[in-house]
Amino acid sequence: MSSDRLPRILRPHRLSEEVGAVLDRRIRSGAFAPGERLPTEARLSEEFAVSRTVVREAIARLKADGLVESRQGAGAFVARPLGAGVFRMGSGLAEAEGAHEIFELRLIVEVAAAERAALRRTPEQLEAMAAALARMEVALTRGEDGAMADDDFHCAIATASGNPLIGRFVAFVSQEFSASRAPTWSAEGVAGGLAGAAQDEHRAVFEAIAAGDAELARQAAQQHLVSAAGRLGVVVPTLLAADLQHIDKGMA
Amino acid sequence: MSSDRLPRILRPHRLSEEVGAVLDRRIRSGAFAPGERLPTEARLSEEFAVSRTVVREAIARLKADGLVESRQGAGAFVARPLGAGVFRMGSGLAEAEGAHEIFELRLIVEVAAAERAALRRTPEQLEAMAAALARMEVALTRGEDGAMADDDFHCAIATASGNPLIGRFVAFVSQEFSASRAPTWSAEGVAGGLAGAAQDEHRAVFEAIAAGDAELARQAAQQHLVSAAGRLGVVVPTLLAADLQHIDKGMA
DNA sequence: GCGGAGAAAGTTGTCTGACAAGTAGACAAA
DNA sequence: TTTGTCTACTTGTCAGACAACTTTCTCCGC
Repeated sequence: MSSDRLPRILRPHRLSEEVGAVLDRRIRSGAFAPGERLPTEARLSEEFAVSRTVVREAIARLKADGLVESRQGAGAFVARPLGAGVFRMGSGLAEAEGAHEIFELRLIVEVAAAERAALRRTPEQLEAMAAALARMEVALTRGEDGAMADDDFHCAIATASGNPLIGRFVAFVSQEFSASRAPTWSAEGVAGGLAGAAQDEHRAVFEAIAAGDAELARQAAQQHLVSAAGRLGVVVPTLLAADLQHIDKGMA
Repeated sequence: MSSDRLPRILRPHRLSEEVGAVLDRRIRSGAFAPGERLPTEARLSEEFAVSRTVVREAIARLKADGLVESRQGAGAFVARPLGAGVFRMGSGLAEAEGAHEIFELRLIVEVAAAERAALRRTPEQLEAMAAALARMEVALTRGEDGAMADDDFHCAIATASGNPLIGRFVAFVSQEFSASRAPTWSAEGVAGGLAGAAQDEHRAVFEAIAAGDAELARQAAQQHLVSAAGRLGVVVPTLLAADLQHIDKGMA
């Protein structure tokens, strides 16, 4: 059960979103085959009992997602390579993905990023990491919130991987956890030593990257992310075979 | 103001797309700060000399991308966590990411997927992999196109990772290469032994997963993806430190 | 009968005007 | 100062119209 963010209680009734969600489901479920033509806007507006304006805005979202392509005069068609274009966490439908699944993907990419950062980082990028680390250090001693610096630290590592795509992806994934980082950096988290533990792990990752030791960076990053997940109450399967099968059995 | 005249797109002129692209750029470039209110629809329609309908559709895309949130009666605002919501390859702007960068991300995730699939795959999932492998085998002997079976094989592994998010992400990333898979499975590729080499690598990955050997699966998957990149003329940096720094130097 | 030109119908793209729903700031009253 | 109301403004939705374009069908010449 994913912890919903703040303004999720009130859901402003928006017709175009509802229509868009229905069409999204129909397309992904295969009710409309790839390449097939959608009903006309007039027909859809009739079916949903809304104006064509609403239908058009709904379809505009599907086009933005790469699910639909439209040709003036011909109609709107389900994209041939279905589901192309964008990748979103919530999958659009039910929030099927749990926190531990998002965290595992994050772990995979961030560990790889740390590994590469150890080998490719420029002095400037190392400096950016050090700056974020220092900001967390300050926040820790003053008992302030270092969540943003925490975020920056992770993104700095991803950027230092030398692959801008990895940088963007880490920034994207970590945003899913921007709210979840709070427990570590809350007043209780800092007092209880959670933030201190996280900072120790951060230092280990940083030193490994600074030393250019890819294997050590990999281990330190993995250790940090698994621990971070634990601080959030999320169980992330590690890479160890024995542990993995054990955890899997436990989760199933 | 900023007279960024819309770049002539090859596609049929679509006003809402052009307006959306301009607003997209302005937001990402920071011309509109996160949390800041956008100009009203009436004002934008005046500035771009288009109707409010066009402006609304452009903003609908930005809302779908999570760049903008709108509140009836209040206005449209730049999302506070900027760029949230979706992850797209082309970044929306210029196609900055090169093939080797996309391939590296793909390699990271698919290798991890194979590793996990070796430990978690169910008999049914193993069967799905075997089926895709067999279809490629048939295509190979008959000289037919096995690109789709190739795709299915990779996706089957990702699905067997036990993390649906990984499955979806691999499907997403591999779609970027759906066109690029052609060289391997073209008539020349099959005759020239490219498809045969790929199939040997596929078998190695499959057998490692079937045997439940995570480390072997990891190595086989990495070997396959690096070779596959080579067949497309893409240089993917491997994980070896010496190689990495060498390649980086060569690419820079 | 067959092929091609052209008309006709249908569909998306855009424009215009209007009203409902909701918000924020000003202002008056307690 | 606080509270309630009012007003101007903004987004959401509706309806109708026309332009641009595609597809289909008809009709004509052969």
